[in-house]
Amino acid sequence: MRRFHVYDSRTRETRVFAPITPPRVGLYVCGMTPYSAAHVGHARTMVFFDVVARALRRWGYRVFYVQNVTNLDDKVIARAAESGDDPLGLADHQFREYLASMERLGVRSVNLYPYATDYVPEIVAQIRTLVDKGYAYRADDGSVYFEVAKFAPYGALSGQRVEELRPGARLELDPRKRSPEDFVIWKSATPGEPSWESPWGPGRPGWHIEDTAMTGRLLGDRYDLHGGGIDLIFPHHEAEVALAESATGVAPLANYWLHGGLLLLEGTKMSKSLGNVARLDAVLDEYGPMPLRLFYLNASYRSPLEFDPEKSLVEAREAYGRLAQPATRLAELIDRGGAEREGEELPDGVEVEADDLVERLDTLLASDFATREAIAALYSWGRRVGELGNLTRFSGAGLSGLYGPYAWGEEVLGLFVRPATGASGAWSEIVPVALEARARARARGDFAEADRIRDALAAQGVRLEDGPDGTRWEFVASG
RNA sequence: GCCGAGGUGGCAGAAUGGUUAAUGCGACGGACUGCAGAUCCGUUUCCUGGGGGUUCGAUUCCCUCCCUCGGCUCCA
Repeated sequence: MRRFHVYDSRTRETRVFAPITPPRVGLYVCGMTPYSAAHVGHARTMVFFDVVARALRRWGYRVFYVQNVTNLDDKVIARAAESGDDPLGLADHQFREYLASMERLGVRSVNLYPYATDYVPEIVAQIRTLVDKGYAYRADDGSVYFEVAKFAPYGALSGQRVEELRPGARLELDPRKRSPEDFVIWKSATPGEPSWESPWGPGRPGWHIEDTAMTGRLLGDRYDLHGGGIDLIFPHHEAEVALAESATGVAPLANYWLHGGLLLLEGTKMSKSLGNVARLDAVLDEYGPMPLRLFYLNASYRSPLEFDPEKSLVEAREAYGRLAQPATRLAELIDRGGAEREGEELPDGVEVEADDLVERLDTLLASDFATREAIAALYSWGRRVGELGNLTRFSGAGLSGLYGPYAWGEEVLGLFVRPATGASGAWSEIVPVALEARARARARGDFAEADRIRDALAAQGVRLEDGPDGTRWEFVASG
């Protein structure tokens, strides 16, 4: 297991990571509330934690990655009421759409996406414990509240002090609460809305306790890593700490807290409530997953990142094209020639350079996931590969050696993934024959014939590019 | 008001107590090419919010001020 450092927002310092029970690592990330389509801000967080899970697995940790689904809350109910849908059905549908986008984005590292409503028994049990221990109380209407004053460390995670919380518009004065900062963990039932029986009457779970009930069941009283967007740190994560540590008496709930920076649109946070969103599926349709992943990973994960709908991904697409060009070229040659392909060995030292670079890439990621620096190093590798000139002369083993850093990028960053081409097996036999015929035509100056061949291949979705070391070809997506 | 994160070239965005402050985009110039497309090479000297302090040396550490963003019970 590789040693790595991670910035822990609870202690506000970069710390060496030490798992509770190596090599296992419990990773819990707050997922989205599926009441409407995911936007590119959500996806930034998900891509980052995808890279975390990929890196840890590469380094020998056995990661159990849970991402919860808050499939029932006020917003889901409100949205369902607008459209006349069943709330749980709406959430289920939206979540499936979200999963489809994650699949397109290459986010496949999550082991389990639990629905909050599948954990009502655990939630009720935890509330019962809190009530029994005196941390929570039932209000007259059957709702149950957590009494913040009973939990002394409240505010430690986020640095908030209860007495400094602004008694502003959003901290409503609610006669059911003993104190304004108390938060609801069981909401008494409203007729027509989904509800469950409980010792306090019919109702449904409050937001914060869903997570602590699920993590208690799935990851235990204490676990290694808890992640989410920085906007969740207060009150949501603060509340989780209060609930779990009060209920179990064990602290800390999570050994490391990772918070991802937000995506900004025109300088302000992208959010569904503000309406300034770029939908994830639309962006994937227009640019594909790789430029988007590059765009996210091109910044420090903790910093705010400005998303310009007109420019950001146009630029990322250009940048990704350059970054991936040598990788694509190498992969094509390896695919078509096989690992046994004959040819020259690499010049002295190049293989060692590739291995050293892979080690350096791991080292960079192990330093609080410095994806941007890893990407810069991959650009320099592209230049190094370019210096070697015509790649077609190298053996399969040599080409594989050159591909090493890109294989790392594929494994950890999820970049350099090529769309499946399906028919390429058969085409890899046919296209070279056509290219030879075309090369002969060009050599004798018969450009009409050469262009005819090029057009014929183009009609089949095969695009040609003449370059100094011959003609390369590829399938063009769609037709 | 309180808590937190930031301020770096035309733009995006890294890093660092010390030679030319990474990388990418853009721009400009060139190479290659039958054409197309793509690629490659070079250039882009004057860029670290203001003011103090520590130091031989500060963009980096400390203090202060200004500004931006996020959170303050819906939020990735």
